[in-house]
Amino acid sequence: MGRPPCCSESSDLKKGPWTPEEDEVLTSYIQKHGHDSWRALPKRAGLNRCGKSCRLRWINYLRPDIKRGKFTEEEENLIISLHSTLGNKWSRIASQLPGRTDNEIKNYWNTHMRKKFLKEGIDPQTHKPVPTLSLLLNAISQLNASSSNFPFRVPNLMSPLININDQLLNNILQIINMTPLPNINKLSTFLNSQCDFKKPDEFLSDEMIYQYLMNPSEDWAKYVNNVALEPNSQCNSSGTHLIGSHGDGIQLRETFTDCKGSSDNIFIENQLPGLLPMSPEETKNNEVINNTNLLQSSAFQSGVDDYYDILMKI
DNA sequence: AAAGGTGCCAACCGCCGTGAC
DNA sequence: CGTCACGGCGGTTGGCACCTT
Repeated sequence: MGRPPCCSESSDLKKGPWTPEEDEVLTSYIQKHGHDSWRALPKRAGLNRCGKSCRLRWINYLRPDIKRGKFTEEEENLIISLHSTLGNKWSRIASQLPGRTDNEIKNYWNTHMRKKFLKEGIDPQTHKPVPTLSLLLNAISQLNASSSNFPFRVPNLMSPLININDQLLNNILQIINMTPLPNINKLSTFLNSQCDFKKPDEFLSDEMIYQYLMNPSEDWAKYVNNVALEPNSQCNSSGTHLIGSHGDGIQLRETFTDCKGSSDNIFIENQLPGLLPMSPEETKNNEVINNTNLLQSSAFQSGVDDYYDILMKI
């Protein structure tokens, strides 16, 4: 047998907000005796609380070294920096900010920072630009303009939302016969492995590649071929310089062409799974419908509307 | 002034790794 | 040596305060 249970044995333990009296009892007990055993503490201190509840109250609210008030700009910057490398490891982030608790930082992130990031078009989880919305809306408007009376649907509406940045957009781009976007991780790995940088420590960051690829008003693939592939290309208005400035050793034209033609095709992961008919009666053998046929599907219109509704709620 | 909506955050829930038994 | 509670952690929620209509 292991240890006896802590809180579950007693269902009449108090829950909910702490009263000032309880705070006082907990504080004075810990100041006198410390908190070597949270499990035993409430009984010894005379509190009708679970040890876990006492621990949380002390760590997040009562301990004397706690820092209150607004986060400073320095703290905010540190949180952003740490979150970009650690992710949602709130306790590890909190360990770098004296007096701040993981709970406080987590709340601050979820209520302030997250919104701030989204407002600036940055994915708060990856800290990378969210390049998709304008392209997606443009794609949807094209769909709305072009579809009517087609008997097919897009299968599994929700699955693309798992990675809305890439997968959903690519599905729609693919359906409307535009070039899908590449898988950024794969592209980054491939380009960096192929590029011949002048300096050994230079590389293309994901941000650089994103910025380079995302130009909603242009056919980006064509843009890549025509502009950025020029060795030593100079600064232009759309961010191309970020790559061009890395020196004339970069052979992006060849690299990109090789990339598209190779068996390890960077586009494959983002391609839409086979499109299915609305019902077995509509086509025999559940054969996969090609994109041109799908575009003529009235049911597809409702799928697009669903996508749009979901998007607007995000 | 009142009702409904939204933001915020303290506290809870439930999972997991560690180590006591 | 296996079991299972403890402590720690990240995710989620309930309810209060404030804002908008």
